[in-house]
Amino acid sequence: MNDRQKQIVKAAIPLFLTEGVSVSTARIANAAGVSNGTLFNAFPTKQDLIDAIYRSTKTAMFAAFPAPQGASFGPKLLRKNWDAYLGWARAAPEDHKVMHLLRESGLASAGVKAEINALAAPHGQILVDALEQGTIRGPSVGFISDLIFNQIDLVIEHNLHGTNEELAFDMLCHSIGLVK
Amino acid sequence: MNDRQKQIVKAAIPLFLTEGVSVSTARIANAAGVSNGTLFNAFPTKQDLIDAIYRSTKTAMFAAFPAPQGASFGPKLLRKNWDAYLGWARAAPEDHKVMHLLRESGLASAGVKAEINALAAPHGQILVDALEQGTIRGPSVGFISDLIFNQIDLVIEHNLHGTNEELAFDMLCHSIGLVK
DNA sequence: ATATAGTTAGAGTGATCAGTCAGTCAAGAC
DNA sequence: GTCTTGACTGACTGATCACTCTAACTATAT
Repeated sequence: MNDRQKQIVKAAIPLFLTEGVSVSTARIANAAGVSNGTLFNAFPTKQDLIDAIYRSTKTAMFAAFPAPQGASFGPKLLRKNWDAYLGWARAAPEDHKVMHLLRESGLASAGVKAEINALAAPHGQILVDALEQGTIRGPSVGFISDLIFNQIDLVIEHNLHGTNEELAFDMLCHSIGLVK
Repeated sequence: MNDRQKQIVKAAIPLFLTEGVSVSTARIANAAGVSNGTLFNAFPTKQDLIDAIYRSTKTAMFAAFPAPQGASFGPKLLRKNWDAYLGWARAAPEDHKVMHLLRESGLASAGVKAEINALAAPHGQILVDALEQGTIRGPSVGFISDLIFNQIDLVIEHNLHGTNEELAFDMLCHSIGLVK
């Protein structure tokens, strides 16, 4: 992404949140301070812009995680990843919200979703090992992974801090059978 | 809702899922086998139609739950409600999906969301009591309630059955500190 | 058979949309 | 100084949108 594209993406994110999924390209171009034509010079179609927003937020999210190589799963690593995701989502709340909006509204294309899934794979491998070794329990790695993200999203949504956040983390540990 | 309205709502649900959030009223009217004008005779605005779909699915969902009066919380009641929600979602998968789509895409109006929240209140009261009495644990009733629904949604999304579904239920019990 | 009331069909309306394109402009190359 | 390049602009376009309007239709009462 070049500067122009970043500028447009940055302006588009709050618009999607405040104006809804059907915000027009004209409004986005206006908010970014560029002309209609420039928007379509940066992104050939509206779908390309939407996918760029999704890719940009997801990539930033994964960048916040500690490197998955060589680490062994346990309460400490889970906590590290918990803090990483929670920290990113609270530092960039609009990015976090729009990431969910674009996925759950079906606006993000299947292609970009598949592309992003590949980024998640190395982090998932840690869970695969932990589940095989009996460190954690659950019906599948995908289920456990979704469970963890859901729990943290709930902490954000309910704005939990301090002991309440600790409790939510403890509940997650108990859920997946992880002894602290 | 009269028969006409039900007919249009029924036709609209699969369209929202297959064509996306921006499906046109013309397509919906066509799928319902009525004219454009008849759709707007049944629902004055597209928003009214969307809200009717949301209200209809949510109401059907709550109707599936056992009556909340007089029941005391415990693993058996949790399981009853688990089965009720899971059963409804699996019997009416499109209703379940569109309910989430309309909420998370921001298409359902704030008004209808507030209206539906009132339906949830009596069921929530059971959790309020259980949390006060220490039967379950969690940072708040809203958090626990969301947690339960999220867990069941995951069971549906990952298509869990038999022992895997049991495991997911057991994980939920451990999470909220409910002894079986 | 006729009157009345309510409903429906579908062409029509103005607004708005994503996307286009001819022309402008500023900055380097020589 | 002039030429070339490439990004930018914004008016424009055809398509599509939510919604309207009226003539035709249906059902019931008398």
